[in-house]
Amino acid sequence: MPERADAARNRAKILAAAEELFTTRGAAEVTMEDIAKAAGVGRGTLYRRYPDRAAIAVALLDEHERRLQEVLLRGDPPLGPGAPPAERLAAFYTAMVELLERHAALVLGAEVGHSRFTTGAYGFWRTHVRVLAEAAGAADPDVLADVLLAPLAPELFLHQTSRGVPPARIAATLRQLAARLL
Amino acid sequence: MPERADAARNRAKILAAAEELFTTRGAAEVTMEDIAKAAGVGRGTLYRRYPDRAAIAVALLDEHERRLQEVLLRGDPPLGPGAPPAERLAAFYTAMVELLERHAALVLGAEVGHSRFTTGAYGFWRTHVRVLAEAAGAADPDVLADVLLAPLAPELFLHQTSRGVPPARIAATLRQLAARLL
DNA sequence: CCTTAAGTGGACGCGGTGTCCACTTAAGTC
DNA sequence: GACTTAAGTGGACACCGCGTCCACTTAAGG
Repeated sequence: MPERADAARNRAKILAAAEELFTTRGAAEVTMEDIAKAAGVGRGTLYRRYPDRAAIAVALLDEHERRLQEVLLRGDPPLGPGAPPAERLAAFYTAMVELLERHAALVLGAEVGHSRFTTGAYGFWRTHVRVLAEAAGAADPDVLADVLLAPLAPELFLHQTSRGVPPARIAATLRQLAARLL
Repeated sequence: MPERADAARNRAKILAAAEELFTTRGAAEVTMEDIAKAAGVGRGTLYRRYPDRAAIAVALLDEHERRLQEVLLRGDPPLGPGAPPAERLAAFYTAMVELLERHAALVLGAEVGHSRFTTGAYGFWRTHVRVLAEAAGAADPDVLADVLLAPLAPELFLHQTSRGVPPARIAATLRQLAARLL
């Protein structure tokens, strides 16, 4: 059964309104009611599809993340398979910083603290990095994967950029880290 | 003007009750009202000193953190000054993992997401690590300091241990990281 | 049309937050 | 040891956001 026409219309309105609010105000300052009102929709309609803010942010991010995941699995080196692990990790860092830069507010909305690690996306990044660490012969790839992903925490990224650090410098530092560790 | 006797008594009761609640239930599941009731004081009394949960957790952590900070500044090598940067960083990682292990619930209560970076403690750790990075001739010590501290995020630590990873393995991985980077 | 089931939206109850202020009590003064 | 006063106390209160629930609306197939 396909989605009903009015439902599809409202979903589009909700996502558009949420993206607007997230990026202008920051995810923490947006309530469910705000989104409903901005979308011209009742609270019940909002909750029908999205149980909380995180779900909306995840939906907004889905497309962008999926694209990167696709490239990691089947794209050209060094992002995709074929290049040595250290170079693949460096390319991954570069891509992730760019993704953070463009969608930091959304990522922050989707991953409130602890919940960060339980999203499907984190699991994907984690597996990818662990495989790279294994290929490079790391001692404890399982733990190292989490450690390598830690500097990409959205809270940290926002803190650094708000202190005036340009994303390019962050990416450069991470690339050096990749070169030294794998 | 010194603190009044009844005020001091209540402060002790509040801190004791809060520590008990934080460690048994986890910081997220504790409300201000819970703490007030457990301490046998009114809400107003609680808010007089501590505007929110974070302030209480910070007060509880203060002593432990201060002790480590003291050792970093004036203790024996390798934790204190004198040893090469890589070894000092490795020792710092070991000490921090131990601190997390003992007080993870408190740290989590004190540093809810973004607020982590605005506490005085984070600033101290950051300065310490930046100095080590500088001494080791790192390209961008300012950014590297944040990157090196990222794996110590309490949310990550709790996620790893709840997945069954023993703290010793985390510490070991971090020590290797220190050896390779500085 | 008519039916029906998905979709809608706002009223509602709940729980936590932070404030406010009338009362209490510690501690200095004579 | 009564008196004063200012810090300290605690609970009532208003507010806000969350999530649910259900009577109503509307799309879409027969």
